[in-house]
Amino acid sequence: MRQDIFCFSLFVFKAISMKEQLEQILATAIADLQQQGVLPADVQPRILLDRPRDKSHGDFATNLALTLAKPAGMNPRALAEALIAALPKVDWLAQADIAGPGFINFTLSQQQLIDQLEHALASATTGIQAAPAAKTIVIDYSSPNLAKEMHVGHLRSAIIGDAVARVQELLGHKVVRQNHVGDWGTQFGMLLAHMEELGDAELDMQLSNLETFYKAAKKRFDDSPEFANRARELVVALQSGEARCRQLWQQFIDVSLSHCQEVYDRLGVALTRADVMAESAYNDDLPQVIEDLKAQGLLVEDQGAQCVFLDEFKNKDGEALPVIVQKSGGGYLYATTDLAAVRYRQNVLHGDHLMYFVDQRQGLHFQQIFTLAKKAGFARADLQMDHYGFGTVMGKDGRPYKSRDGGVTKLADLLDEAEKRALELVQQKNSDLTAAEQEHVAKVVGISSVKYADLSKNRTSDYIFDWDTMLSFEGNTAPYLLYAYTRVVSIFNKAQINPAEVSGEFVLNDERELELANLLVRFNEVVQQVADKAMPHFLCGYLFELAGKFSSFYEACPILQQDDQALRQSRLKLAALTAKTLRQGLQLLGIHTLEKM
RNA sequence: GCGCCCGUAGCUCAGCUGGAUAGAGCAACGGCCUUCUAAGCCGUCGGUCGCAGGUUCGAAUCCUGCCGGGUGCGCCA
Repeated sequence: MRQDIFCFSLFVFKAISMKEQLEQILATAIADLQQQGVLPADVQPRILLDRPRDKSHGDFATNLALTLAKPAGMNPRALAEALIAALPKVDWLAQADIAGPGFINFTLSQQQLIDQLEHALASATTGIQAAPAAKTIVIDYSSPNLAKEMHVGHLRSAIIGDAVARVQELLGHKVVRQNHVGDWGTQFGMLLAHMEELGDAELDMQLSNLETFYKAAKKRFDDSPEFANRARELVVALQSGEARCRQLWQQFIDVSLSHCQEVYDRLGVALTRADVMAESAYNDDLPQVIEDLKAQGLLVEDQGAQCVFLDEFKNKDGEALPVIVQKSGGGYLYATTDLAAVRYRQNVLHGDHLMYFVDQRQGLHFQQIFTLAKKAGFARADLQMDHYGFGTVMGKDGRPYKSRDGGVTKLADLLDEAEKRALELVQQKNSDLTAAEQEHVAKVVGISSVKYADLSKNRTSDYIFDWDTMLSFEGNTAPYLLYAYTRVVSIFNKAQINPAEVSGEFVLNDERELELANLLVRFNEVVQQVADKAMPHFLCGYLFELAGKFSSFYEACPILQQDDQALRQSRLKLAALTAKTLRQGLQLLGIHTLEKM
């Protein structure tokens, strides 16, 4: 029973983060000062807590007194003093000091730090708090064009979207993945015409490489007017649902999707066939989209095309920019499909938040879609829709990444090369791994290097794809983190200890222990930030710092060699939590850890 | 022309809603393996934060104008 009560109180205590608790007592202090008339009653200050870079400034800092000094008509330092005096007494706060022009620096008690560590160690989520209210989040990511094989340009959406999806799930949200693949449009006529011309055996062979298949079809299209005509006929036949044509199309789509699936599986991207919601799936709803826009009085015919003019977006002459939803020939467009998709995601999938991980260059398109969807009533006023753009993958020359021959690099080939390069590195290290182990390590290192290189950069900026940098064991890279992880687990392997069963109390005296401990308890905060901004690179930066802090600790603080048993157990617990945090963090990024390297 | 993004150390990048001396990694140089994986650790060197104004107690961060780069803008997706 005692144990139960303890657990319950611990749970309640930890239900909100230290930062939130600190915010609460600051709010109390402000209210108190307002009641006393020290602060004007009408100010509603935003309480901002910083993690100071310099640890001499405590665990948290606030500039509250500086921002309130003017409305209060007080000197900032005097106000800081009043705020500190008004703070409710809590046992987890060791110190509150005034610093500089009027910052307040908070130092938490060590017991509080230890409680947090114990909590993370015992927690299934390594201390990550669930969101206060679970939402249904529809995440659109990867979404390649099925006409061609996936290439470098498809990397970012798949990798970043997948990481964010994992984070949202861990926070307790219901995540619905949507792979909005392009399986419709004029280019399919050309592909079908080429399929028609080939015998079954040859067809199977050629479809094994969609890149060359596409090129061959394109060449026929450009060279032969008869072929081009046939291709156009087939587009019409496809759209009218002609059986033979649909069958060929379906065959092509199936092959292309299985190519995608192979890439997802190799990349460790959690997408399956069940997440595919192709553009063609919305076909039947497209006429209805047009009808509904017309009924709303939003539709305008312009030069034969059906458009919606949105005042929110202007052209060079200050006129409203159109969103074309139906071509003059009657065909539908990307925008039409996306409008249908918004409806589907809201009404059928019951999404509360629609997230789109799509190239930055489509920013305007999505702004228009979101605005129009609300205006047309396709989306509830409170439906949250966000486009999370990202930059381009560049080569070392600073231009969009190309293969040696100047063409686009197939993703499958890129991953082959990553594994090949990683294998060379692993072999160079002449470790005592068996050949099979080396190969496994190379696969994990190769793939995770590519993923991590992408995830560790700011989502919105372009980044340079450079094999040497991403496969380096130094710096903020996957190999460095994977290596750091194996060093931690090797301690437990060597001593034959289960990291989940280390007993004893934390004893934190060494500077390195304290730094590691203080960083470990920040994991939750970082993961929340990743979810908030859809920026996985925050987590990468954190894990890199954690691996670095652990290495420093590891060099300076003997663990298994430690004679003092209490200290040995404490250090083992720090190592266990480090391993757990690294594993959990990498798992959120979609990266597998290795036990040996 | 208009919209969006970007310009931080020689290179690759951080810098969260303005905050306390601008941070890493690589490269360069110098240390540390009879002790838990040296694929590591410790240290040194290196920046007029594109330029110029403005707001502020305080600006890499916010505002304006330039310069330079990218990207988008009515029937592609």
